[in-house]
Amino acid sequence: MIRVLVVEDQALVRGAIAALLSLDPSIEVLGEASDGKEALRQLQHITPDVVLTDIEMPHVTGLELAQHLQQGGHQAKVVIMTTFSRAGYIRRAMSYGAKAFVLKEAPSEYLINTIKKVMLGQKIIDPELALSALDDVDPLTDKERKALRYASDGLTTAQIATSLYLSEGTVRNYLSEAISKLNATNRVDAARIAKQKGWL
Amino acid sequence: MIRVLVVEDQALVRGAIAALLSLDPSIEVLGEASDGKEALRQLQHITPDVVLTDIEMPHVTGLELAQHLQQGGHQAKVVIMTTFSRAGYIRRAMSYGAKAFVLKEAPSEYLINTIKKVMLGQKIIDPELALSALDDVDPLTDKERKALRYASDGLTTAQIATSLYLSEGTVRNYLSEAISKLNATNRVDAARIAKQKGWL
DNA sequence: AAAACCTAGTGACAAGTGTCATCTCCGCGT
DNA sequence: ACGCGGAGATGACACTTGTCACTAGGTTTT
Repeated sequence: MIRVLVVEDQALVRGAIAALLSLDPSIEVLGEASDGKEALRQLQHITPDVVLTDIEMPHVTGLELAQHLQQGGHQAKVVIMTTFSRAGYIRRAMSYGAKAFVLKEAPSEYLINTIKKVMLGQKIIDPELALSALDDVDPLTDKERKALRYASDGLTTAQIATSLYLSEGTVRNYLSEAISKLNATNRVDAARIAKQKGWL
Repeated sequence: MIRVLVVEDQALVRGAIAALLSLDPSIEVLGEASDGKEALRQLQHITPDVVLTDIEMPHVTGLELAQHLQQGGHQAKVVIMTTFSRAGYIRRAMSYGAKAFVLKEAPSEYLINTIKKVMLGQKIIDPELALSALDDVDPLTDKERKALRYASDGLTTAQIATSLYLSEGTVRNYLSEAISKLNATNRVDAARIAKQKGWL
């Protein structure tokens, strides 16, 4: 019996995935959590074989959850679920010891198969992803990323400077660098590109 | 037996929801479609009691699907599923004859209950939503909306002007109007606000 | 037919943004 | 001690964006 913890913020989707998994006789859903923080809390009391988690969640993301489990030497195998447009996360996910990366665009049987194969010790990456992950390394520095994130919310240079405790000129330099690295035409374009690659 | 067609672009989520629904003995999943276009094709051959659809999908969205069904005099009851952040769509959904509006943030039992109540002739709107939908009417004109959409992709004023066959000055006037109507500080901020309200 | 509107455009100005060369510190290695 | 490189800042300049008042040609209203 494979014991699974399902971590996903949208309750409807979470419940549906739990239902899907429990249709398989060899899988048992041990629990559900609405974000990484809640998952960590539950993991103090239960010991699932597999932690199946989404990436984009409030408070603690799926990547941070994977990182915590790796650092804590937890034995549960982590399977990451996400959308194709956020495929850029795959590299970080793998470095945090995730065992599999499944697209939400993939058919549902694929998820079940993946969980079973992971239990056999295999690492599974959706083939569509394996390709796109090989090129494309995140070129942004931490400061550039932060500035870009604020810019994509519509903050002005001055507001970003205040938020980051930097001078206005420095922020403009960072954004200029980011725009040039991403081959964008302006900050908005740059933010769009970075978001799409999963670098924001 | 309530016969349901599930429409949702992410295959994993679609399969999971189908699994969830089929766990209930009074519900039968007649088919699955990956977008509105595919759903319309299937509806030529099958006659479900309920069409359960997501909103944001490629090609034909859930709202457009609802509109088509209403215009074609189709008897299937439409239940819309979406995330809280896109709650602004509720008004348009209702005007297209949708019978219910369910949040993906709601617990999964809620979806089942809603489908059953809709079959009894009730209209169901998630209470959290009913409130937020009452105020807030979309103040944007069609041109303003289009210009803002391009702006949020990082296009420059000149590029937007070319795309819309307008002069640069006119585009700037439209964007300026939109910014002021939405109490935003710039085009990016305006786009963010409009997106959050479901007006983009 | 005059008045009221709507869509589009213009011109001018202020403010914000993008680029680049250059400067100052400060920590680091040898 | 010396040079090197990174982080942050500065100033200058061109270009883009936001605002506003005003114009010109069409439709509707009345």
